[in-house]
Amino acid sequence: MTTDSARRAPSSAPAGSTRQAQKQRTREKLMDAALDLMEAGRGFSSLSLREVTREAGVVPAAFYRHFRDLDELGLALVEAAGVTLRRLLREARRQGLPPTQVLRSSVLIYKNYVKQNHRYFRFAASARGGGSPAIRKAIRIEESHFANEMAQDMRDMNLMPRLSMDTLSLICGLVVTTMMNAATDILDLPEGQAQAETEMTENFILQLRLIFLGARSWSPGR
Amino acid sequence: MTTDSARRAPSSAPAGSTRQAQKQRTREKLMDAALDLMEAGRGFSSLSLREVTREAGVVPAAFYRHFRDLDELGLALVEAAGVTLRRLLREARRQGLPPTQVLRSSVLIYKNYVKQNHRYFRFAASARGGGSPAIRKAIRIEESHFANEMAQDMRDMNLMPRLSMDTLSLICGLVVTTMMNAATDILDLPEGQAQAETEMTENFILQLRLIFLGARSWSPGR
DNA sequence: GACAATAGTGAACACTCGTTTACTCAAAGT
DNA sequence: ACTTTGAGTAAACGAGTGTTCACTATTGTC
Repeated sequence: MTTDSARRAPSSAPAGSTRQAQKQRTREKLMDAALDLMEAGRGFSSLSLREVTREAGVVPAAFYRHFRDLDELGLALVEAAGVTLRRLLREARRQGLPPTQVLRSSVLIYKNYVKQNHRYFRFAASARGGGSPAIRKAIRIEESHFANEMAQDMRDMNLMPRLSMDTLSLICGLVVTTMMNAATDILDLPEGQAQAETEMTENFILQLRLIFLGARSWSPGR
Repeated sequence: MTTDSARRAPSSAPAGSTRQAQKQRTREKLMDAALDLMEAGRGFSSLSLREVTREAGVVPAAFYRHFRDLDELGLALVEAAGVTLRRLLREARRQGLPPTQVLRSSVLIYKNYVKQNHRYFRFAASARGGGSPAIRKAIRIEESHFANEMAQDMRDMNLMPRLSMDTLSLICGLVVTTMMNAATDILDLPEGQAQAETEMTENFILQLRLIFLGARSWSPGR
């Protein structure tokens, strides 16, 4: 009887919102739920549809309004993770390289970035090898896009101008692999073990240095 | 009534065998069953206990005579995969390095080895990121053991004598990561696409060359 | 040759699973 | 103001899940 309009909405719309906006919100709730469930260390392929909907606070049947099956949700997560990854590259591009200790500071930035967006990295790490073939392929494609973009950036910044674009892509491919591998190391770091952390970080830096050292003495004509 | 003794064994013992030998055989049947189920591209973490026992031709309850749960079976598989991996190293050690084109021929040998033992590599690739924390950790340990062994071999063969053991381990760690990554590429190769295969192989060779080029110009004192 | 140990069986349990169906009821379209 | 649309609900289904228990029958031991 009051003018309170929120009372009249027991189920779906929680507040002012267009229809498709609300749908989008539920879609994101489902994706978030999947990411949340993986935070305990479980792999994406061990999640169940009902679990995800339960975590999202939605009835199982509602799932089908958004995805055909878990695989399709996984593909959506791959895309979201890809966007997250590109954002890293874009930020690095915008602020330019720090004058000294380029490698070390890049690694530190990356480490923080992985920790901040650990949900996406955890998903990627778990589905990269363990997911369905479709998801694996999507991740692989996303990675190579990222590597190519990175190579293009290096060309634009006139780093290693002697090297062909193909060679730059090769190098970046190796860098990306190393980065993804380091990401899983970062995520599995035991809490509060400062020593293990710096050790891992130092190792990561040295690996990248090794790669770029190789790049520097790479003969351009193969 | 006949002297045929095989007739009298409808369930357990199929032929002449000691008790623990038969148990060992069933244990291997379970592990093989898990590997078989993964050949379709499924990840280890999506297998169910009943599926595995069904594939092994054994009743579900029998599983518990061998493993506490699937995780424990996974750990046994990690160990078996580790043995397989070491065998590669041992063979390479025994026959020594081919005089020319060391890298290229090593890669070809490795490629064949991965294809021959694809079941273990598929398992490792799927459980490396997607498995339970315990399994992931076990794989990580196995990999670093392998890298250290490889580094020790390089020292023994007097390759890169300028470099410290720590540096060699670092290099080999990167090599192992690259190898594992290449293994999943090899396994996902579409059948009969010769061009994609040589392309992937060439890329793999170049990545390793890049690493060793970096190693050659690595300054020993850090 | 009787006895204990145990690898594998078969049935049952209490769940969880993915999917389908008919439904409600607020938003969007007219 | 009405009708249409469709996101989310509630309930049910059949199938598959992990685990338990009492059991059978063969191997190894005294």
